[in-house]
Amino acid sequence: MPRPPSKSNPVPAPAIRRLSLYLRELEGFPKKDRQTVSSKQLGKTLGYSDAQVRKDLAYFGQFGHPGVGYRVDELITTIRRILGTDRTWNVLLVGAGNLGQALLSYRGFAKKGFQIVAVFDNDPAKIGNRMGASPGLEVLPVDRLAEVIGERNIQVGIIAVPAEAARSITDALLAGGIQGILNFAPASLNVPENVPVLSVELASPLEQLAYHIGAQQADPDR
Amino acid sequence: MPRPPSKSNPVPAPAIRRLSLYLRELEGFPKKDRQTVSSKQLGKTLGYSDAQVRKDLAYFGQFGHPGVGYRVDELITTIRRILGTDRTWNVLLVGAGNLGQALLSYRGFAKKGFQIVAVFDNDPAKIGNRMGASPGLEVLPVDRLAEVIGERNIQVGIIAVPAEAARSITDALLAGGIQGILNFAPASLNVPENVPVLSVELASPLEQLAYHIGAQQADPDR
DNA sequence: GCTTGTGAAACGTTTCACAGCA
DNA sequence: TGCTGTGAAACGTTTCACAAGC
Repeated sequence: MPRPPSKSNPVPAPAIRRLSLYLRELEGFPKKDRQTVSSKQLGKTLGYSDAQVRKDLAYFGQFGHPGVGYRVDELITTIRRILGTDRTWNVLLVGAGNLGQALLSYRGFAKKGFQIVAVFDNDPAKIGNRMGASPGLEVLPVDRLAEVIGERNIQVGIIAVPAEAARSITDALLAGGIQGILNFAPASLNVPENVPVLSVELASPLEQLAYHIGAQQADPDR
Repeated sequence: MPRPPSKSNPVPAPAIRRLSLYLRELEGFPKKDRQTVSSKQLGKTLGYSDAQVRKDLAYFGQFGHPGVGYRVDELITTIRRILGTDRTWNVLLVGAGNLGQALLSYRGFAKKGFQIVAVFDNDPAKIGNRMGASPGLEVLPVDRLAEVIGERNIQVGIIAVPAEAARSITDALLAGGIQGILNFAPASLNVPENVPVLSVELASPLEQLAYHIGAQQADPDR
């Protein structure tokens, strides 16, 4: 390993994002089909160069085998350990609307070790209902957020509420000692810098597409 | 304007992503409250420097007013024109599952000018049903994709199907002459380079969070 | 032969700093 | 004074190219 990653020597954020993709790719390989994979093969369908793949992995140590490549099982285990998905995370969801329901029933989270163990909303008509695959989770009032974070040992909060409500929910999550936030509300959140936040803007990628399609037509040479 | 953006002189992708955020921020200002905004004010809540904001905007011309700042209305209009959201886009949705339903009822798309005008699925139990706010849209079989793209003048396709189905859906979209794709399936799509694709991995941001939380605890100095 | 890991070079993006204007 | 627009410098990321190992 070169120098261990640290504050003064951080791993580039794009590299960490790519690790997720490498993992997805590796997990998609048929079990016995491929014992090893080269950096070139791994990057190919994702559109990355072999050098890019090797650099990304080398930030975390040397686990390739010259002349052979990377052993698939080994690499899967290693990337999971790096990302922290070799354990189970307890997650809560705030917002039991359409998006919240979709996230609750999304299989991809559990597959990666993220278990949604509590759901909150501030709509009296929803509180008390059960949601998700049976037995389901009882929708709790948002004023119980802080309390339940401690009780159920929750590390991560997902915000799926309208923009107006996002700030106050964030404060409640922080008060409860949440360790990280995934935000689907179109709003900027104010958090101390030791609490990581990732914001996903659903409309933004469509705007990016519109830009690229427009540029396409204005300048087909592009 | 410095040099007009073009293939040989492209605007950095991060700059275009930030335009969406500037727009969101500007649209959030109370109408009469602020007539102008400075680069510093605009960047502040988003966590960007004043220089960053000015550079991003200057890629597209000079519409600031020295000593004053940017006129809010003017800037909103300009950014919309740059992104291409000063018009209406016709969008189709493939996949009428949980995620598809959530996307269909998401208000943020229409607010930005993206109208979902057709929904497709391959599940016979869903085909023929109506979905979304009344009168709703009839769920159509995927083999009618190409045909409907032409009939309803659709520019953009949203893929919200399982990974296994994403490739063949993509081929059908391309065959119908789609101009851009927003992909929610955890799969890499193969498209010609003149068709922009944006992939949103729902599970990936959680993995990024897990990484940052883990690093936090291993190295609190970080 | 093929493939990794890695310094060095190339490239891209952000920040700096200041001239010019209101 | 306050602010923009912009070259130039600083910084970060990706690609190159090759020594070393299978």
